[in-house]
Amino acid sequence: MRASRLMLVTLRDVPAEAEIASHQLLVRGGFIRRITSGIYAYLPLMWRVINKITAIVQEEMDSSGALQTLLPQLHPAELWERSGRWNGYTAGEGIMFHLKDRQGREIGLGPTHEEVITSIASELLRSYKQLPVNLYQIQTKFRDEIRPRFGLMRSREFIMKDAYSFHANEKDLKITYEKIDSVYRNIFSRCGVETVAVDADSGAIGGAASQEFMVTADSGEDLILTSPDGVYAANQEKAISIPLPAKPFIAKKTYKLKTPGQKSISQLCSSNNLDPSQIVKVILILAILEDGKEQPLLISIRGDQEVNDVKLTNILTARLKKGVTNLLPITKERLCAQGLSDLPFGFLGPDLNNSVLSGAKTWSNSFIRITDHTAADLESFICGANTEDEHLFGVNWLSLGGNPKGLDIRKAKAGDICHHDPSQNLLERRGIEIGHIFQLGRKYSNSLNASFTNEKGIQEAFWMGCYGIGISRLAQAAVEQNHDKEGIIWPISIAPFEVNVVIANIQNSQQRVLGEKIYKRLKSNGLDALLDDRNERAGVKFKDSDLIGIPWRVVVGRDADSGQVELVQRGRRETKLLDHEAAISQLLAELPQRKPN
RNA sequence: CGGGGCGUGGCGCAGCUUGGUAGCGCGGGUGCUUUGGGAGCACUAGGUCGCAGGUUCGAAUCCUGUCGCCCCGACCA
Repeated sequence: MRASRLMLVTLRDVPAEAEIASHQLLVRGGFIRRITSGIYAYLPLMWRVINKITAIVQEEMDSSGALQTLLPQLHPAELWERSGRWNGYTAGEGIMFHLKDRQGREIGLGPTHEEVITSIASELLRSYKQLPVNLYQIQTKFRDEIRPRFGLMRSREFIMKDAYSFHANEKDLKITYEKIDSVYRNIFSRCGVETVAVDADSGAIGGAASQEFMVTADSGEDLILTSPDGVYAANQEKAISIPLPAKPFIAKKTYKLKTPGQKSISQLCSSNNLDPSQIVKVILILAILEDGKEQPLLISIRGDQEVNDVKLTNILTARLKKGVTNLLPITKERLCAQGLSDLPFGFLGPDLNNSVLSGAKTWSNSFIRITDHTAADLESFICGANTEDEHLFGVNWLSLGGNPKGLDIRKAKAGDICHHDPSQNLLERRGIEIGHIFQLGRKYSNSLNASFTNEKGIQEAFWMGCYGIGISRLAQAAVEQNHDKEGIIWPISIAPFEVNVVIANIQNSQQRVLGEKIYKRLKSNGLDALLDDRNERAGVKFKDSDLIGIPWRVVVGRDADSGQVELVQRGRRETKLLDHEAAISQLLAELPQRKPN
């Protein structure tokens, strides 16, 4: 490809819309353009990158025995109603774009494809003899994100590889799950990104085991916790740990103290010389359940800890046997709207009486009380007295009405003690989720009635797995992990071009002739070469080359008359002057060769 | 959804407080010079100041509404 024909438009200024380095560089380098919030055009350079990633993914998936397919993007509501996800995905903060066709039928734009694939599988797969099957596709997904951001990182339209496997039993599912785990490691390492595999919550998709693949980067949206030895790694939503011990609070008896205006843990601590771990804080939350019920929760947790709402949601779902749509803070305004009187927020205790809820218009009249281990394990502590400006000191659970059962609803955090080795403390890192694998089990096959006939002639629901990779997100994550002040440094395997042959001065015929010759030789040997034949000053071409991040550069310049060129490696910023034949041989030796193009 | 900010040539921004008929840098075009790290000079094209109302002799500027975009947050009261 010739740069003069590439529609290469690079920007000198940082576009105002872009916050993080990878987003800025992709826009400046002419890789992407925003069309509207969270929706981007992939320009020709970007499309080359996407295609290279896609090719790697296809090769690896194909060699694992998976079958490529292409599923529709328009999904009938009926299918999603059968799986029970239509309401959750469309109502309220629902993430699915949806519309009505001219007959008034409801249609959703696919955010994920479990429903469609399961319905197809149930029609085509009838016998255990056909199993296992793993189907995958690479195509655009639509999600109406609450807040799209960071370019392709969280966009509303994005390219994803998703795979769904079908099995006759759980053991077979685990085999494929493990296989895909290693396929993913190959894919990410071939794409030149460093990833960490972490235990994850299975979230809205549902199911049992699940693992996320994170590209480590400071700008990542996810917090991951790892042990120093690397044995343990988990998303914060899922991470478990042993909290640091509480500082004992010793008091001969319980007493009430005036604590005027000390509404927060930190105010209470500084005014009374306390440690946050000596306090039980009480948080009131309103859980909105999938059937529309509104259930107030009273959460007790140690003052130095925070509530993990994913863990909380999971516990509630298990206890109530129904999904939780949303968790909202209980505020003065919400109490008021229920016709209830205000509560002494900041001074609440775990024994807050249910009577404060009586007469609520739509809420349930009693709290579900959930106590974290950290609070339940305290022998003697401080908590609110349920009266404005008063706290109780030296209380114990017995005097508050009995020992609660401790549950794990806390966020693990850096510094906590590792379960597998108490001598190690958890570390915090940020990550960008680019892959997620799940053992779905029979959730969808049951709800969608997808079954096969087993060896005994009995109908049985499929065991399913699903496996995703954010292709467009991966492309940007690679930039986030591989760049410097000058621009992008693409990993060679996914770079839009492998080599950029820069003719320093296009007016100089010797340079021009030599540049063309090198370019043709590289191309005929199967290398992916770009020829910068633009009538620009050399500096412009060098800057652009650095910005768009082509890993190798051959500069045909002032030594062209003696047949010498410079060979530059973008990442290392290494330059050496050598004969052009030597440069060509070195490139051919360094780069994997494909068929000539 | 809550809070904050911003919409002015293709891009980045100033002007708005204190109303008087729109400007800077980059980019584009032409010419001359230059030619190895985003060149210099000259000329030039390009904007109903997001949109709709209102106030005023007069609105980018003030008021109202509306649309769009960006950032932070969306359990620790």
